Amino acid sequence: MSTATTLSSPRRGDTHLWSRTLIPTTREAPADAETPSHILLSRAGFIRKVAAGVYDYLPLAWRTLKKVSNIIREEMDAAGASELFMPVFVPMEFYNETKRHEAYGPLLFQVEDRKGNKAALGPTHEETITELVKGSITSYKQLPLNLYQIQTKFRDEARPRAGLLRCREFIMKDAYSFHLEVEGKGGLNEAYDAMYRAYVNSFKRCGLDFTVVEAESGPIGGSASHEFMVNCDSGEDTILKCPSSGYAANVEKCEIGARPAPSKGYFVGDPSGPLEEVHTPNCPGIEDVCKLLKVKPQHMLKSVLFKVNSTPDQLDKYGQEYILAVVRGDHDVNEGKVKALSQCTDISLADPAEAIKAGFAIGFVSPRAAVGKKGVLLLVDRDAALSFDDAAGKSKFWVTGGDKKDYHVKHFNWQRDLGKDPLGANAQGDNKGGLRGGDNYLIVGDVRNALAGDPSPRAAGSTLVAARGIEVGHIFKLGTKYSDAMGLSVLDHDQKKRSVIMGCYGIGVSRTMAACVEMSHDADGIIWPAPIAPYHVLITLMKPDNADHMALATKLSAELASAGADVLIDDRDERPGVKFKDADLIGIPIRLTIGDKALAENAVEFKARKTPGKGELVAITAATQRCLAALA
RNA sequence: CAGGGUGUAGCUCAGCUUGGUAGAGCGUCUGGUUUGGGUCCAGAAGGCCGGAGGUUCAAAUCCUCUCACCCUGACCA
Repeated sequence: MSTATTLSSPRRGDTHLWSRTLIPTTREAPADAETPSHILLSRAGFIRKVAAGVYDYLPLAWRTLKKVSNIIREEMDAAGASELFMPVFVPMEFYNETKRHEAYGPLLFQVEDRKGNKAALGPTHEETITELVKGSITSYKQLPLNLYQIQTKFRDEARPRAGLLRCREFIMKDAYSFHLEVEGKGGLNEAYDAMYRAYVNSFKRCGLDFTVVEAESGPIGGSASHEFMVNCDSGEDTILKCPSSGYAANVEKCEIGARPAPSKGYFVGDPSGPLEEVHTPNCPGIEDVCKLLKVKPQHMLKSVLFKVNSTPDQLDKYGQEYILAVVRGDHDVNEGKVKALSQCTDISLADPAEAIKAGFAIGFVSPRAAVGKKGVLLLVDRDAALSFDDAAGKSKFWVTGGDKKDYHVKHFNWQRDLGKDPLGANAQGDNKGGLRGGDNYLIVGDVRNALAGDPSPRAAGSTLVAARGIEVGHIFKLGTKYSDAMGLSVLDHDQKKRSVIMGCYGIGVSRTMAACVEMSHDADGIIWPAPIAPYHVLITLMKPDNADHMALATKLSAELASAGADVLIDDRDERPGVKFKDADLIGIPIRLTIGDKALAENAVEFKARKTPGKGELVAITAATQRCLAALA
């Protein structure tokens, strides 16, 4: 032992008896559990549902959550951030300036005190921290600053699902940084990059297989944004990657590389036949129409109507305006790209009833619906704006809406049915459209989500591949959105008042635990990576009432604990089968089995959870070292 | 929010159509048996049938209303 003075002693591992803690494993999962993490965390006695999207974290789960949290803490602190702890309780007045209670809408849990004052249960803490910093720093010399907390968050999700993956109450690490400048030393970019590295380190240390992708910054606003996705086929998010350049993006953000323009030009080509109206009752979706008409979705034109959200002034001047986005039937409209192309940042899907009133036969809208309507912008995706199919060498056959209920049309042709020269049609008096009084009524561009097989936007000749992921981290450059709204400013060196520039950085701690299970399990149970396993070693006693066996277990656990390993001793009076099944279920990385068979050879059985098959005999004297080597 | 579905024992479910006061398996407890991959046998405890109202001599079952939960979609720092 070293005699050197240290400020804190090295961590000693925990040793717990299974019979003296709470690990209620079950043979069957609750009926509402469907995803692997939900099923396994429930069956293995980690979580128990209290209400929709609200869970107890039992001792095993809490141990894992603390380990995840501590890894994050170490990396955050190493990256120059300081931990604090803010209340769950957020007075509604805090949203007066940012109006985020409106943006969040029903997602915000609200409470009222006995005096009738309203408050929210914090879904995130930009307002709280901005208030705090506003009242605590008085000079630019106190910047940059990076503060974080690990705490429970509340969001009244419309539909909580998949156990811990989408909860109404969950544990999150949220960090906020404050800067005078974007660039340079002490600037936002520096902190953003440091957080990026801290996140990569944290998730690596947790043993996760993950991808960092470019992301939409979403309603929180701001410029750059990256998401950290655990790679997992059951993930809710679709990501696209370019194998040669390393570019990766969320499908909501992913750009599509350059593609050759059609040889004859957009919209140019003869009709595939006379326009034919077909009765298509009870066909609300593309798939239904395709089935009925026996056509493939890629021969359909899908028209999606967006409403432009205007200020009262604009409404007064231009009336209610719409954007009609047209993509191929097998493609999905990308709202972000619609916003970019139309240069309208505040749009939303049109309300069907309202749209029908405005003359759009929702469900049966074709591009023709935009023609001749004032205040309607037609956006056509490149893949939809064709009349001649270069690949097939013939006219493009299109089916689209009939612009009246229960009707579609076959052999739609852009030039014939929309106007002689759709691109130049805004020159024609009767086709006048466009937004804000302009006359640019039609734009061809990227309007759809990228797909696997699309050209990479970063490497010519490469194509994108798709994968699924679970978002566990998200970093944003916020800019001055909150500081402007709430008046957080400092005087700079030149005594000029400057809005403080902010960044925010989140990690879903409880979701990370669940994502890890999604990523790492087999038919028998969870397989924890050692750094976040609730215990490192499980000592399974075949005969817990044999004093010699228990003494050996105690000796081994003491050795392991003094080396920093956490040990769980299964001392239950259960049959071996039950113990082994439970061991596999809870997924402790190493199992040491103490039983007569091995003891006859002065050995114990060593088995790594991730290695299939039977374990190996290891001499008692070598057992501790064998475990520590396997955990390293 | 729209559409669909489910609430009966700690868990998984049957019973409901055709009303007669509640069942199975797993788990729990007792006793025995067994002892290296969810033993076997015997016994026991455990339910205001989500809640409220109604119909009826009688309601888990039929009717009305409500609440909760789940699924698909919409939505989602």
